[in-house]
Amino acid sequence: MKKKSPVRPRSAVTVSGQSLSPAALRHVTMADVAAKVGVSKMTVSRALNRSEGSGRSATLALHERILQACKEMGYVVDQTARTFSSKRSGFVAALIPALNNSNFSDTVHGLTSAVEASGLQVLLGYTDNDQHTEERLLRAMLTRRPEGVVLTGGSHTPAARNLLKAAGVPVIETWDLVADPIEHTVGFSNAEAVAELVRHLHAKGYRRMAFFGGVPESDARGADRRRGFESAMKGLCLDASRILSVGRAPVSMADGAQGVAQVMLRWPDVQALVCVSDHPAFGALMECQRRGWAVPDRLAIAGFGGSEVAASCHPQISTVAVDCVSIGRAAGQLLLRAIDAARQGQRLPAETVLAPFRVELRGST
Amino acid sequence: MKKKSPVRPRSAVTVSGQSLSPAALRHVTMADVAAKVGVSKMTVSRALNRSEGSGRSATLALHERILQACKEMGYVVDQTARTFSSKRSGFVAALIPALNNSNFSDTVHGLTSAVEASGLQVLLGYTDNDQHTEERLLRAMLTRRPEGVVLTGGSHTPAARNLLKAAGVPVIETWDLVADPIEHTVGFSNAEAVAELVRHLHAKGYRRMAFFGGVPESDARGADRRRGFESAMKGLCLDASRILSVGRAPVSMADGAQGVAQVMLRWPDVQALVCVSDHPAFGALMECQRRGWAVPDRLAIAGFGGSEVAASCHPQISTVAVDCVSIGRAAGQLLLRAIDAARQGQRLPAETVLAPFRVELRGST
DNA sequence: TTGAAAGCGCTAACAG
DNA sequence: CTGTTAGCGCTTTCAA
Repeated sequence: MKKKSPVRPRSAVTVSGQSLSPAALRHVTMADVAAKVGVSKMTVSRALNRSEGSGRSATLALHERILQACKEMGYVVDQTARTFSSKRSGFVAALIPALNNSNFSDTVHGLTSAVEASGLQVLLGYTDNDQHTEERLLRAMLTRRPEGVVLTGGSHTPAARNLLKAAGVPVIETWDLVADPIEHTVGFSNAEAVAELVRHLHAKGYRRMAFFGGVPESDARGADRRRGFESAMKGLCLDASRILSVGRAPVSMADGAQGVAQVMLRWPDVQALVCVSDHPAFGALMECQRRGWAVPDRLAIAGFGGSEVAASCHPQISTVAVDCVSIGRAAGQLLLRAIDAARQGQRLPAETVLAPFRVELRGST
Repeated sequence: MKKKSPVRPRSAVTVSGQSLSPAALRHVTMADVAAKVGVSKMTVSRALNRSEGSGRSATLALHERILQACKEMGYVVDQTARTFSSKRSGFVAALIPALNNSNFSDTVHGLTSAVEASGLQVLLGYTDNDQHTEERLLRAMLTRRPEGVVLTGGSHTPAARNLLKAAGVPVIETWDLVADPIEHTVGFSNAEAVAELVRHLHAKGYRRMAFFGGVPESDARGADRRRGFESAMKGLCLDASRILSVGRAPVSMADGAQGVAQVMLRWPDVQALVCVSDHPAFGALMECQRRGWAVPDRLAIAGFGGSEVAASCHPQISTVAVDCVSIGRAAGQLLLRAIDAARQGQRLPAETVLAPFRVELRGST
């Protein structure tokens, strides 16, 4: 039976007094702190993990000394070791289509703010609107054993669904009301939102309307919105066939500029153009200004998302405002409850949280 | 001396055939795979980590069988355990001011694309333009033992600098040419870029120019740009005092709209407005359209960043185009070399990589 | 090329 | 409240 010495041997390669390898240099460990203070590792561990109000003043003083020593020695807990030992990674994995889309990054903000108080870190990935990239990322993230997963939308490869099932952690799909959810959902009906927008436009007198978006195969959410356009138009006994699909998601401002030109060419009498999101709506608006088509008199334009640019441009663009941050926050709160349940060996029944949206009619219509 | 049985006992709590705790359910481990194939854990480990071209066909066949078994059993390596054992987290920490700023998220794209081939994952955090948030995040991220750190800009708390020093991993500051860099730098002189823009405007005949940005204390990068404006104006023997600072970074479109109104009020004869970034420049442009101030005839407007909106609006906004993606890519490549050196116990001498920028004069000037 | 043993830094579980 | 013991799942090291 061998005995470990309380202090690990240090073995940094040293040449003429200079450490060759600061990167490989051992970090200060809990054992070092324990040795210095003259207690066991466990006492240090407890001092670090102790929540606020505690009992005896002698204990408090000791914990104070320990924390002081940690600071002096530059000790930083090794979350890897902690994870390994406790089976809690402290990670929440989140996947969004793109970083530079403020809708989704706002959702990440909401998610982060909701979970950080519980000491959870968000491990973020972006899929570039591609299911296979999503699957690849998911595979990579799951090796980090996240305690929960937040996805955007409901379109995933079968393999991705299997991975999630096998991971056995709570899963939340956001932004869409998924038909066949993996587990929990926080979102709204994109179809219904566009339908409501169309009905508002109808009430304002618009009749000949067109829809512009990306090709449906590349963008499930955009396809939902398009369906909403179609069903609302049909419901109003209007021509629902004026639909132009160009390019892959995310549909850009430049796409919108091109799109409006094509729409006007194909359907010269169109009165209103509903765009799949604010970016192409803005591009369309600018193209109209370039060509001297008065907005909204010659053509009305509407977008989706409630982005900054839609509110800042002139005229302001009518849109469907979505509270992106609250989607993330709601997902975070739901996830916290699910993780809490999981830690106690329970499983939270699947929930669906409805996120609000609001049609905002502005100068462009 | 005790012997471990090769197969761990499973201990999921089970009630009437239903696992109560799928989240707590043990994952398939390497030992399980090894037992199934009838080899040792090490052989499985080697099969998983083996790079392409290998020797004997018998070995290759065995490795094939092992990989097959992994797939069948749904085995996923536990990166936590791997990190713990190998001292390589496979993480690169990256901190940017905000997610929803396409400049910085593009840089993250570049960084990710550069490092992912080496199996490194980017652990991303956003600081909300706040040094203390940065320090807090850094502290949290360092518990994950990243193999390298990429920061935005050169303004950090002293404590943050100490943390980085103590971490002993390569550090890269991006976007700015930092005066006193922590280690490596990938960026450009924001001051020089704005100065060049000003000189271009001067060549076009503009003389009475103003600068609009956030308050300098909240935004080191903006302050650099402002300095560039001042020095260029002085160099051209022009009045460099027309500077309006409003609000904290990030300066918004709405700030720009307000700003241009104030500028026109204070200096009614101003000919050109240089904005700290494209967002306020766009807001200013729209405000001018709202008020009927012709751009560029009554007032010319320029931005900074080369964003999509500056190129899509009408008139297009003159700007300083920055190749944000290549900043990230260059940082990633540099980091790979530094990490490689660190793994071999070496330390890469501090490097500075200059990122290119280009003044783009467009319709707004 | 393969296997056996040891241990990374921490926390769970139990004993004092 | 504190300490001791025993791993977590993998890779490193060394021996076969």
